[in-house]
Amino acid sequence: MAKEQTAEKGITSRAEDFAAWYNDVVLKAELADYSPVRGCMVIRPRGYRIWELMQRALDDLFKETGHENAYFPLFIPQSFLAREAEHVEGFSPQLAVVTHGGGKELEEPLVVRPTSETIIYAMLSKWIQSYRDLPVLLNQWANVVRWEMRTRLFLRTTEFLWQEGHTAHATAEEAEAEARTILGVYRRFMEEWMAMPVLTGQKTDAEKFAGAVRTYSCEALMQDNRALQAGTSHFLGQNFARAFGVQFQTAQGDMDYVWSTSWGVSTRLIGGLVMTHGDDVGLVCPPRLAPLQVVVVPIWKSDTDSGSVLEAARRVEDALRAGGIRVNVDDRESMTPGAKYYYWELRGVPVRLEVGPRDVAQGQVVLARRTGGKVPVPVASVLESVKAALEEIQAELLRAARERREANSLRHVNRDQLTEYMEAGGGFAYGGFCGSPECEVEIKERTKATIRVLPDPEFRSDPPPASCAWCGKKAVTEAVWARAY
RNA sequence: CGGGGCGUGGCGCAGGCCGGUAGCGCGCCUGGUUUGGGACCAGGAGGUCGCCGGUUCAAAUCCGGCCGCCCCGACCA
Repeated sequence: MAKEQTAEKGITSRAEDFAAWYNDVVLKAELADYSPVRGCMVIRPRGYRIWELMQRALDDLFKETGHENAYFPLFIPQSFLAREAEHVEGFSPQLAVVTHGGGKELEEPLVVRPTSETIIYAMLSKWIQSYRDLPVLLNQWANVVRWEMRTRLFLRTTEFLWQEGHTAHATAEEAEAEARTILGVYRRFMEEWMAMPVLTGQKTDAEKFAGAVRTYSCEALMQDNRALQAGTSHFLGQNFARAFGVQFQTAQGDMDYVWSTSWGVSTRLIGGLVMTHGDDVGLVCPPRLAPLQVVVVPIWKSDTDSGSVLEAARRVEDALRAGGIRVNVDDRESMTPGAKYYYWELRGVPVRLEVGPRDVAQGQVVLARRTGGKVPVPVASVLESVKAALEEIQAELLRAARERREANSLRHVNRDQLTEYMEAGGGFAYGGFCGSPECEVEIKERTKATIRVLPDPEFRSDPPPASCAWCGKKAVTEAVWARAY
């Protein structure tokens, strides 16, 4: 509680205590707050706006790839979960169960969805008869509940918001392709909108989704060198189809079970955004997801100035807004310009425009970037200047994050290096893996690092590692280890 | 569940050992002067000291019990 603060009005520095820094940023930038219910959070307007912008971008990408939104119920009959053996085993400890309704005990308890595979496949079994009904490409935006032991704002809360895609296909190849397509969509969103670079690859059996044949993942590296699983896409094979009897008649007239996928990203991404770009001043929001992209701060020395300055600020605001920029004039009179700078920097606004009497006289405004640097720009071309600055900031954030990740990656690790690297604070450690669960478990116990992914080809090392980083036997694949959130 | 920390105006904290009826900074409200990197002056509002019980003439303070929150670990998007 009594955490040393960098300044009276400031936040804990990252170097001093990263977890405290994260909480400070989330709370003080007003993204979220703790709720009266343990483990649950309130997403405040500033945080929810980021989520809305994420939703819009992702939803467009899903639609472009042929998906449709639908909505399935929050409550799922308890027996549904039990139908898929691994699935029930994986989720049972995390379920919230409703036993009473309308003042009476229910005949069958209802679980609050931890994910919706079961109820969706129960419905698909009704809707799908023929190969002509396939593929089914669904997505839903929803809340889910998982009773976590330990929670953290955005990163892990009892209830969270996400999207879950569920698709059914006639062939394994098509379902596999779907799972990979979505992984690419996620990666594109994370890099192009969030400016958060990710490694993609496959999860080991120990790390995969309960009920999946294969799980693919996007993994990002946070500033404290811990990995964040940012999005997952699962090839479910026929596991759920068999459990729920989702059969279709093929063109040849045979009966077969559908091949399916599921995939999701959640409000956890907001936590990833904070921990990828934030600094000791506060939030740094990538322009494409910034609730407010530009704040205009008027500066005046006398009443005679204030009229013309405010008028100039309004004209700039109008011009930018007409150009599609999310902008506001901070015309509060009770706060000095300097105080407003700190206020908006904490909240992550990428660009600030300062407008004072001198600027008005010279037909200019001062453009200050959240990432550093101030330059005067002509009012006449302010929209172009702002657009260019926002694009540059967006690109710069991605580049900086990618550089940081590479600077905190180590290739071709052996046993000692892996151990030392994780003890020294870690990052992504690439090395050979023999594929044995024994090595995987032992590494986790000794180093607290888990295999984040078996990386996709473009992330693999050249030359490929020949032997297992741990046991030294022949490597069957390359793996990337990290301590994770 | 184990380990650590903490509950006192909205926020951050002091007071607690040595019981005597609550204070500081920030914020907030009113008025005025201000405004190119966290303004200043004056006045003002705001607290069942986490909860329950005990000791005492008297409890924020001492004793017992309980509750909650945060951080670290076991579980996980």
